[in-house]
Amino acid sequence: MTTIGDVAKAAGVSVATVSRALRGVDRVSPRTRERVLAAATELHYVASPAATSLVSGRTRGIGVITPYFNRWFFATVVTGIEKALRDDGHHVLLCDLESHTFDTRLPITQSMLWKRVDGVIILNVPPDAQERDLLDRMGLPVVTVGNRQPGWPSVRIDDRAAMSMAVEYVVGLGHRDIAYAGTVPSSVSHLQTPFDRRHAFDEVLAAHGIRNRPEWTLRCDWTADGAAEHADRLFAGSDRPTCVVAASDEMAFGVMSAARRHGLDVPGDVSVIGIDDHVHSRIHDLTTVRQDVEAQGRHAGSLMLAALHGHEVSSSHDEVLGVELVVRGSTAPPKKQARPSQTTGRPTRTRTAPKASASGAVQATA
Amino acid sequence: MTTIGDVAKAAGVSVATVSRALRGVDRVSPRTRERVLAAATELHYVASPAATSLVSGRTRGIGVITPYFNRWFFATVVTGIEKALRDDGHHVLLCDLESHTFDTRLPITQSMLWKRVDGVIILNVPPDAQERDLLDRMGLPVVTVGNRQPGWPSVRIDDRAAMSMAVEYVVGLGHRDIAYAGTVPSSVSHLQTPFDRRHAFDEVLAAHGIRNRPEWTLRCDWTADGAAEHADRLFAGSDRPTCVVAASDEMAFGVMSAARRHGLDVPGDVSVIGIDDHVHSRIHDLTTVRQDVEAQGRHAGSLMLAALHGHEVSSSHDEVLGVELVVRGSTAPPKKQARPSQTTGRPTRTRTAPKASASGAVQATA
DNA sequence: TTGAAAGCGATACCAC
DNA sequence: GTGGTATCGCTTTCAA
Repeated sequence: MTTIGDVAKAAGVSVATVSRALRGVDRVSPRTRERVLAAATELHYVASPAATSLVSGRTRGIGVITPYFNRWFFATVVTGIEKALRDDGHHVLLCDLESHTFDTRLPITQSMLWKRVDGVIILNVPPDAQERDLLDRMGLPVVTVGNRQPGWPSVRIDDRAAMSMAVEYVVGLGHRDIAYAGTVPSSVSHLQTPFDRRHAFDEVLAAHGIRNRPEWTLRCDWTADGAAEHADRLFAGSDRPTCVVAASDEMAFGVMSAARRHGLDVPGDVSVIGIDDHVHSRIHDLTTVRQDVEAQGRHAGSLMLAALHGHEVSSSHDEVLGVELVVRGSTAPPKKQARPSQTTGRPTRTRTAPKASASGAVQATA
Repeated sequence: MTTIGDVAKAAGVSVATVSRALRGVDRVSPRTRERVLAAATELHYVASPAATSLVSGRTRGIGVITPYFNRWFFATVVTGIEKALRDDGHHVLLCDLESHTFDTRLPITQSMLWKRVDGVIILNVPPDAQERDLLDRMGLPVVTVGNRQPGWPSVRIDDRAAMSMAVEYVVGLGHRDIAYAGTVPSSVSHLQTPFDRRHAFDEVLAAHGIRNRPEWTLRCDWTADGAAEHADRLFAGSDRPTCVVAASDEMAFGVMSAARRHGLDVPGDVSVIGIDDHVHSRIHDLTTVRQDVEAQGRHAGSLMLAALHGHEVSSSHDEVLGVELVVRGSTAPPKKQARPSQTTGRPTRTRTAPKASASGAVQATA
């Protein structure tokens, strides 16, 4: 383990000079710098992060808190975050909340994060009061992805707009008997995405005077398997919808699978639409509302870096990325009693919603 | 930021005593300890990792190097690693190699890892000479997952056995016209999993005297989309296989999708089998060879912790987890010229291969 | 432009 | 059982 002292000795200068020369900043004569650089390279010198951190107070680490990071959405966000951070020499400390209740969560994040990171990025999960308190006490910059939290900047899509886009599309195709997959999990309250998407679904149905049948709500857990199971029961009955709107593509996959198992043709007998544009959506030929997940991660990372570099990031900064409808083969007008409204046949291949937004205000994309 | 000094002052003792009391070890009178604990709690004291690390030389961080973190397999392994580490107060530093060539890889891992972690877990990607050199110089314990590297302990499945199991099964069903999805990517040589699986495929075919047709090898990139694309071309021709063996479930999904697009029934017209038991395999009703991916992560994490705690971990330690055949609906005997050999009809629901293994030797599961 | 020295916050050795 | 203090490796005044 070569230290700064070794380099100083080898270059015939003081440790102070080595420190200055290596960090580029500060005035050091070119000749000296060169000698120091050569010695450092020669000795494979890399400054000890612990020592640097001790004196500077910065760790170059960013904590990323996620529920389930082995789910495609979260893993992809993390990928984006990591890319953005790495270019600036920062790295990601992973903190997976999977299977941890709110009770056991606090000590974990506390010991994990305390003085270990320069900032925290929180994906989708809303912190409780104690956690907010902890984060505030640490005085760390926080960025949230996927949901809006008062006091912290955020990066996300407009979930209501996304869902509206999906529902409007199938309604436009003539569907009136529409089921919904993906309720708000009761265990974790205040999860905005499930709530907002459901809300938008209800609203669009109401706006069109379409009956919203509670027995057609698949109260599943946002997994493909869960959705398949619930859709299985739905399709087993004789009273079936002509269309299922899934709050996520993974659930849509499950629904399509169940439909197939019941001998139902998609989209002949039942249309299916999702939200996400999951990496597998193309092979499923699933019509969906695309969001750029990795971009959300990248933006969150950049935002964090900006805050770290002292660029003031408003706590009301709310970056809303655009979404677009991607029409594939899983949707079609309903077979019987088709009464197409505004949209006839298939629209153009994709419809784009306004992208990105300014700071400080949600950009409506509905 | 309350320091150990603040706690000492509050408790009316010296910093040395606080340090001892808080870490439990060492002799401290119960009364004193109590006072210190109270003061620490009161002040929300948590020891600075940087300072601790500086003197102890340990960071409680483990670097995890992965290609493509947003792929299900790798994210799931990392989940397992994280769980194992967290219980011991360690955390994961993520290093995603996606889209980085060997050229740009070295500096990344160097700056990322140097003195920042107590150990490194490498998933599937073989380090090049320079990286090995770096790792050796750092003197860090290393554990590999998914492939065997000389000098480092590993956790993995027996890829050849897994593939053999898959191929033997479809051959047993009577298939003789068998295609293969998933070649060795030319850009990253020495990737054992692709190589081993392919090798086993060839071997089983040869052992049964089955013709191995090069034009039926889908040279795809281990993604569902890639496999779908290649399978598309395969199914477009008139000379079609009765079965496709995919080296991963995700590729199998792509193949099934392509088959469906060509109006081919699975398994009526073509059987498909994969390896992994991906989280979506159930909804695809895919027959596959299951591996416990998260367990591999957990075992790797435990192995690392053992090494960190000074329990000697042999560098020849090679932990091979068992796999099992999971028969679902994507496989059936070929329609025409079916000449079933040893296996008739469907076997029991699953066939289990011997699980786990002792240290120091590969356990054959073929 | 360069060097000496004072911390940063904890641990551990050595007295008491 | 408890308290000083040297020490870890680096950054950063302050002088020279």
